[in-house]
Amino acid sequence: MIELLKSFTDKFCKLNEEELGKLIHPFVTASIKKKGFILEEGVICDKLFFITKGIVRSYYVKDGEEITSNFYFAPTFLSDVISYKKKEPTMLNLQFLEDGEYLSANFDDVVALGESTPRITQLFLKFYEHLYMVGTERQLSFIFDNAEQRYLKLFTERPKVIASVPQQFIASYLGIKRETLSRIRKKIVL
Amino acid sequence: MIELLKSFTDKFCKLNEEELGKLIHPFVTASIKKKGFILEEGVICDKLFFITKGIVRSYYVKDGEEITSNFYFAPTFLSDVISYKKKEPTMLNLQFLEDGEYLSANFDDVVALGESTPRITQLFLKFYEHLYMVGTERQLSFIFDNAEQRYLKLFTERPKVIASVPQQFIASYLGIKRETLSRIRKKIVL
DNA sequence: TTCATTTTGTGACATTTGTCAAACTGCTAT
DNA sequence: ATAGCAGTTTGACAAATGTCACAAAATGAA
Repeated sequence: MIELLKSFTDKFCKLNEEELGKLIHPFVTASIKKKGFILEEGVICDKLFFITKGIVRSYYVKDGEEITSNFYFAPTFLSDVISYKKKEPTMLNLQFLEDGEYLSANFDDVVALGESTPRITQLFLKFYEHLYMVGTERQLSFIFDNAEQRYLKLFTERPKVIASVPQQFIASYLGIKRETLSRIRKKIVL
Repeated sequence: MIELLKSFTDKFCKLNEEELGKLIHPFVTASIKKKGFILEEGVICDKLFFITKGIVRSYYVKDGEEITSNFYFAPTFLSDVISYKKKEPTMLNLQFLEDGEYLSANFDDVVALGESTPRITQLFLKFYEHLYMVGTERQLSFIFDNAEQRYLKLFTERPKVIASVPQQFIASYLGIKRETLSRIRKKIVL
């Protein structure tokens, strides 16, 4: 478990054994079935999750329609930062696409570790930087690229998504209808 | 000048006088004419700017076409975090829309201040959080909303943009052509 | 397996947005 | 004032994507 955490955090900030121990301390483990939720619309998100096994889909519901905002593959941190920071009910749903396992902690408790362990604040800084960069690149893709180009980009940059996620979810992640994605796929293989 | 910096940083993290003094130390002032650039495509961005007067438009060029990614009103920090972090040439252009003034510092120097002044790291953490949240909300707007709804949202949430930026730039910020924006506006006033 | 359910694909047509060319508007510098 | 220019609007048509209805294929539970 702690190796998994280390393999993830090392990408942002190298923590020594003591720091890792402190970081993992507030977390408790849980396992969850396919289609299970770790966060549902309407509650205020005060948790930080660390996905240790499985794939999570995040989605919003607009006019009865599910709009996938992202896919998260273990190992990774996961939360609704907007709901957590604003203390407002989330509009986000976090659902496992397959049986999985995760750690869960009170977000405040983890942030508070930064007081005595500056490298944990550093870690969060780097992690937010990363979120910001990835988010910016996705934004640009919506402006620069058409649906087909966005699909091809996903194909080359995140092949695991194409391989392991139902097309209907990929379509809404790309901002198009499933029929349109189906036609794009048909066009590409020709 | 330091009051302007304080008014901005206070939104993220309250710094005392000493901390503010340290923060401002690496910066030098500059003034700039309308249409002047503080960053141009192709260079590696190693600067952090603090806009003290004026409006900056950020844009990319794709197939000879300018695609506006955002507008920045004084007072605010501004940089290309992606180019800075990756040490790769930026694709971004930062251009003043009117005569303005700004501070400029070596980004590394400012980050280094965090070593001895943890609240400056805190400030950056909060600032990235903010960037992430704003970015996420814009992403969602591209998925949830059509062009007209995005325009109306901009109208209510950032009226200063509507009031002070040429429509052609607003159009590309919304991800549509100027003609389309013109038609949306016509439709709305009816 | 078999059957029911979920997921994906297809056709016909509607809507939204883009493209191009031209006209219009209003500012700004002489 | 006015000539020139940057910015905006309009019309006609094209291309991309959405909508709806249904068929085909894949998946999963008994």
